[in-house]
Amino acid sequence: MKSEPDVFGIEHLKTMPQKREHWDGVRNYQARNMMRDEMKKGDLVFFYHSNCPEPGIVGIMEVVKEGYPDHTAFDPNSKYYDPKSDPEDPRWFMVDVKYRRTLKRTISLQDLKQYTDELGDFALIRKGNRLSIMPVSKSQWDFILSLE
DNA sequence: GCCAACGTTGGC
DNA sequence: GCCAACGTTGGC
Repeated sequence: MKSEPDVFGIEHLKTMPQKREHWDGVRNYQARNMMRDEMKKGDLVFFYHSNCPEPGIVGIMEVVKEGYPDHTAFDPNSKYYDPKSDPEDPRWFMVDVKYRRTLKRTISLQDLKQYTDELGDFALIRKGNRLSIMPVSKSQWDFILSLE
């Protein structure tokens, strides 16, 4: 899962009560579908810092609550307000995540791009990718952690 | 700050 | 349903 460290980085998550937070504000259908349908309690997730001096994977978190409606879509005062999301039929979903640990070093996008063979068809290193939540296979997960 | 890539919107 | 215009993302 990507986030901009200036807005909400792993240090923010770490200092939240119980070190957990809801992942609100995702307004992309592919990412929404993953949170609504696929991410399960106990799943581990890489925390990726985007739009910053060193974009890359900085830590690990865990899904602690499965997909449920993103209430910020109903709030006209929220910057994530979406009048087209009806509380009776919510358009946007989120999960809750909990901080697990920070990696010993940032595994940068630049690093990851060197391992196209090992990572195969990994969404993160595909050109032009903008998806903010993307699947990681077991083998990709293990390989990435081996770089730590 | 630039700009390529991509998603969404809306006129037709 | 097509597609041009526009907005956003995110690396650099």
